[in-house]
Amino acid sequence: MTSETTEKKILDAARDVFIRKGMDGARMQEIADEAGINKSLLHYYFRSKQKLFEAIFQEAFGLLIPEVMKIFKEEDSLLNKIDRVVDRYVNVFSNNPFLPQFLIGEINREPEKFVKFLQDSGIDPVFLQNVVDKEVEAGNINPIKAADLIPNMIGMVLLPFAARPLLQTIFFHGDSEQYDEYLNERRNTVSAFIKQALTRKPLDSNVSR
Amino acid sequence: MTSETTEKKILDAARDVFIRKGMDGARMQEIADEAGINKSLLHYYFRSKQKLFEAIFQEAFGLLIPEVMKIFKEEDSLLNKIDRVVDRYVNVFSNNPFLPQFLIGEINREPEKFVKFLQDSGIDPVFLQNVVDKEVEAGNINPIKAADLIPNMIGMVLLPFAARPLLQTIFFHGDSEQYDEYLNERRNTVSAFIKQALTRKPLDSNVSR
DNA sequence: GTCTATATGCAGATAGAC
DNA sequence: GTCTATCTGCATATAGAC
Repeated sequence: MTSETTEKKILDAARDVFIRKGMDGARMQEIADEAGINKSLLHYYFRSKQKLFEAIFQEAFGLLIPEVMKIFKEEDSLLNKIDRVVDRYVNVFSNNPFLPQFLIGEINREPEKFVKFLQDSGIDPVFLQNVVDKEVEAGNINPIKAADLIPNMIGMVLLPFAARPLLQTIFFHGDSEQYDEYLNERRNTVSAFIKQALTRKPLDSNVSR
Repeated sequence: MTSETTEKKILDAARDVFIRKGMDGARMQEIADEAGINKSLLHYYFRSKQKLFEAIFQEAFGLLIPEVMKIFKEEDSLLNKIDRVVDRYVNVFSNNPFLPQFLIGEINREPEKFVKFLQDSGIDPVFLQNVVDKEVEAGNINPIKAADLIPNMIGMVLLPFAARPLLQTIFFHGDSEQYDEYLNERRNTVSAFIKQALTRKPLDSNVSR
């Protein structure tokens, strides 16, 4: 079917452009060019720029949110789960280097709309906290709220992707290959950092809670 | 001087609009409206949207980058310095809630231009690493690269601001006041998290390095 | 389904009166 | 310095031929 091929070409191009430039910065002309088709075909397949954008937006979030829940639901120790989520996020971001800035930008561009979209995504904070609490009760980790642990983890993984031009310049003289290596090593350094924070015996009162 | 007052009104309005919407999303009309003046006055004071934007952009980065270097240069233990940087960043982001998304978006929108801008900002990664290494040699903390420690710290502080619509919905049922409280407590939880990660006695080979 | 041509609206920028 | 009126170009979107 020619039509399916064209639709896929459009989605591929739209994904690339929207995620690099965001809704505001993206141009239908650029998407058409990258898809190798005419501009008006975009409107034939997707009524408007808005509709096309929403297709990409939903797809992008589908890459991330369900992933954490899925891994957290499996049978494994919390520290192993964290290892795997970190690894998974590094993979996704490595394959989609502009995804972090896109997500942060679009989450905030129309928060109301985004919140509605979240309702249907089946994330359960109570379940996440239970997973953490069980390990605390078993004496495996120090107490911590899921609302702290998970943002800590995601923040540490995400920032070097989101702030690449800054960090690559400051710490690596702009060397792109070195930076890729650094990003790859973050799988281990971030996991280790979290593990140390969670398993240190609390000798003083400064316990995170 | 009326002219100074007007210039200030423009800058205040431009700061607000640009930081909320970014260069692409901002409209000169909205800036003029918020400043309570006519659109063409914007062009009278600042030749173009681009020039006005650059004024805001430089100001915004001036809020952050020099701050870390300044604190790191003072005489204090590393763990105290980290406490103070975390506290300082929470303050800045609390007063400018859209700053994180703005910085991340604009860093990536024109990386080449941004890199040039960075050259003049006097950040010294060797110095930062030395500060860390001295504490390592003194036996106060475990070995870690500054290029890991600093992004970890900034990532953990920044994410709850940048992803507020997401996290507030998931973990706090959308309650804005609770979330403000949570953000405020991050001063302690993040500092404590870092401290535990850095000071845990390495019992196994999984040391971050 | 895919193209060319065109309509429509808006945003940045300028001209010129006051 | 500040305003109104206007120009110019561009981006989304549609009409209509093939």
